[in-house]
Amino acid sequence: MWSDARTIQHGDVLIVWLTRDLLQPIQVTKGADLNIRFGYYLHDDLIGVPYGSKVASRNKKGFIHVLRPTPELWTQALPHRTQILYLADIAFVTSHLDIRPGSRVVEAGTGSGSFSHSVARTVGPKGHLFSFEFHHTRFLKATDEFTRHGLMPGTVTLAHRNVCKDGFDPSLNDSVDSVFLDLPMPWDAVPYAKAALRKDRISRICCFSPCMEQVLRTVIALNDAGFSEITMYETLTRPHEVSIAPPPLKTVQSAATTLMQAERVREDRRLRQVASSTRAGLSKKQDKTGKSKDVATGEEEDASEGAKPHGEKRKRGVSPDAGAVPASNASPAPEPPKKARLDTDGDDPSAPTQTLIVPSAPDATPVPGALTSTPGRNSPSVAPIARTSVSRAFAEVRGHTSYLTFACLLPPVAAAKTSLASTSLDRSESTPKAPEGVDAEVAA
Amino acid sequence: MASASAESSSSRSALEDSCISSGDTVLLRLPNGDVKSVKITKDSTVSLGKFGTFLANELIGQTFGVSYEISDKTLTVIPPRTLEEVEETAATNELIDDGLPVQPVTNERIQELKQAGVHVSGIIQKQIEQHANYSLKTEYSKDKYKKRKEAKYSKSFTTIEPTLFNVSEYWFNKDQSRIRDLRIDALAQILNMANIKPGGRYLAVDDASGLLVSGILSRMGGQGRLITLCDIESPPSYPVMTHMNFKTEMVKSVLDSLNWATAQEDYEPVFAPHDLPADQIKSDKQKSRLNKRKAVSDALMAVREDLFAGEFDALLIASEYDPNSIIEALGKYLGGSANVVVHSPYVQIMSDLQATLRWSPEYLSPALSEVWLRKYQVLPGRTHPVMNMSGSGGYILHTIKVYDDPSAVPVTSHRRQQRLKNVAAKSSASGTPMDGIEPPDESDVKPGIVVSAEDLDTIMDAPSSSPDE
RNA sequence: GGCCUGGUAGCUCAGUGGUUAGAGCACCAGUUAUAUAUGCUGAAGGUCCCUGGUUCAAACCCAGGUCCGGCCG
Repeated sequence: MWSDARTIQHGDVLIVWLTRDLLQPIQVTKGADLNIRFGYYLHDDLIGVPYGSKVASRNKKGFIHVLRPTPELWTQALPHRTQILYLADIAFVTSHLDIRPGSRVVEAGTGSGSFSHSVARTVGPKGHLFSFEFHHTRFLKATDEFTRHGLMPGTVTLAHRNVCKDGFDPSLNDSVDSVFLDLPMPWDAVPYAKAALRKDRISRICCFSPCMEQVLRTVIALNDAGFSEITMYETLTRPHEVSIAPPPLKTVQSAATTLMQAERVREDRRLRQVASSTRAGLSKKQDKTGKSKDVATGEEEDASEGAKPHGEKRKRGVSPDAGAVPASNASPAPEPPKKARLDTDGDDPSAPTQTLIVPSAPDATPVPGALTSTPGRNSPSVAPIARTSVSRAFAEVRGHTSYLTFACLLPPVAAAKTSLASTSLDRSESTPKAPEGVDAEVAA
Repeated sequence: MASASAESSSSRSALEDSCISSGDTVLLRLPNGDVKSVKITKDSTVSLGKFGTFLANELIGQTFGVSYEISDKTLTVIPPRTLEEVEETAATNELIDDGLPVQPVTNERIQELKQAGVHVSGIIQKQIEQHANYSLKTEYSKDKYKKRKEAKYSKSFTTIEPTLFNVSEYWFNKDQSRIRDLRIDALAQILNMANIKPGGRYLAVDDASGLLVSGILSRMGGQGRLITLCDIESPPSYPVMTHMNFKTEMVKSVLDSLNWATAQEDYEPVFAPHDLPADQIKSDKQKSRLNKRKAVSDALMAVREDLFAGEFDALLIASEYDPNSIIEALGKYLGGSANVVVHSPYVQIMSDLQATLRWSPEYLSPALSEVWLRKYQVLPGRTHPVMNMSGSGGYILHTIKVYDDPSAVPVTSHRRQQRLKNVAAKSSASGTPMDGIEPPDESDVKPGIVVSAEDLDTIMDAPSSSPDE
């Protein structure tokens, strides 16, 4: 299954990592090229490169990472022919079914092969996966894919078969360790699954269904077929977003300060405007052209002290406050605006000096961006990396997971060592009758 | 398509039979739902407290998952519990009050019945018969009542197969903190993310009582290499492994441990064990002791060599130590495209780690996630969630070791480039502040400043504090 | 000619770990005036280009068309 060599060879399948959300599988072919948003690459240039390398584009614009395929990467990169299973479900099913090296596993249907690849990896060469797909085109595509990935012949056997109608291959009977059913009507396949499962020890089944109604029907079918320990789970992973410079909680005191200073700034400006307007009014009487001159002066004042910092406040990026302040020194009321700005910045958490996180690429420092989500807040012009980082679950969790219904099949009691078998013999039959519960024993 | 049987693969599973052997540590589920761990040794007696006592030999050779009833120290196999359809009735709890004496069978009387050898079911039946309100209960409620009584008086248990899932669940319920909140769904994801498979080479740091190591070993099938790092002088005990009942030779062939000192490349043993001249060895006893010491030392050196040879396929961490310090110490032994998976119960630690690693050119796209699990009670007509275990299973960080190419230049999206070009073109054309066009970023492009297209990349990557401020 | 991105609010946009139902601007309303220039507060604004197909009864699905753009020859 895929290459174990340190370097990339002709014919290898590899995963080209473009972005977190964009992974592209390619089969390395001499003479072929890869022309994508992130640059231009010749397959020939990849041959001999160690897996895991960052490779720069031939035109020096962009780069890619060439990764060794794993089932987990494959799940993210594979071409979808159907809806697929993702890591959380795959991992949970694998562990609950106790799939491990050497296991013989049955899967239906194959779908896009996301689960198949993961199981094939886990059972290894000593185990085996029997996969069944009833859709002919998908069966052919999966056959091609598994073959190219070195799973067939070998670890995987793929059959074109409707297991709900025709069951699994009879030659599998009593031989597999676990069964996984990803079918719209798994209950139809449950009796066949029971036939395939080995009876000399505990064996397990999982049915994967998006709807509760399916689950309830499946549970009844499993119970009727003699499965026990029926449990049901739902699992998923919540990706977290990490911010380096978290928005702090503002205090009401800072709000009060800001408001008071804003008021003062406003009043100062008003007085200046009044004065300016008065002058304008005077000069207007004297000279028509004088008016425009004075108005222009008023504009300058605004731009130099008031408008710019306030306008900045809404914009992302770095505040040019430092530049603005000296300019405003020349204007009649320099102090208040400056103070207001500094105080507002005062409760910014980026200021603390203790620094644990040292970016290895300082010129890529992205900290201001972390603050862009808080309009009205200004980022410091020098952006030290804050001491703390915070994480938050993404609000949106990808997809609704399905319900995972599990059950165990125990060896028929007759096969186990018993010292008293009178009540147990029923269990060796395929269809258990009413349970041997309290009622039955009370009647006795 | 050829039938499955046409394949050359063996038609038998390679998995061992799951039978209980003498020496195994076996988990038993008791009637009240508790799980008890017992050591099964030939000819010994196992006590389950009020649930009874039995001879260990009764269990040896038995397959896992079977339920037994205890009577007179011997075991009787009982069939597994199946689900019962319950009939809907019109009953409600409208007329049922709590706190009134409705069930007259006293504890003394129950003890008498027990002494007289009456079967559990008989005792329960008696309680039901004399229960004043029993007939008022709904069928669901009656069912639950009987189950509760059974859990109290029944002398029975079920053996639990030591799968990773079951052992993990046992430990999680027993003491979540000793396994550092490493719940089974998290562990399962970690093992998959790390791409554990037979024949692989893995590094692990396990301060989770060996649960992580148990998981890795269970996925290696006795092939490959696992080196664990610990902070003690003696080999780590990893108590969880006891419940997995691994075969000793399998573990020996795969697993070795170093501590943080012996894993240092410049480590020198304080006492070199083999520098004692032969003529100074006085007794056979001393000689054998020295030989043993040399063997241990040689083994240690071999493990060190193996570690230093590098090219490991994955590094797994569930540790109380700073994960970043571990990655710094061991990262150099990872091969390209190796997986690094870290688990921690503390999201703060993980977000700090992510915040650090994301700037490292050696580690690709560190992703932090939280595991989420919900279990349902499945009973006909009574299916509902029983547990919602979000947050309690810890957090996982996954990243991939990569080889950097410092010459690589990131490509910005062409749309952004285009935008910048447009801005630059306009500003250079007019030479005035751009009316109606907002500059993309104050630090990027100043109004009225002519910016050449080549400079744009530089501007974009420049630190936020432009020199002209 | 080939390969590959993008298309969402009136406008402009959302970056190879920097949140694509989220914004900014414009617009509108409220508020602030000795004052049509400022500020503050808020509201409104969405066929996520079109068409078709497909997945289990959960899309990180697919194809064709269209426009914009990038790269290779």
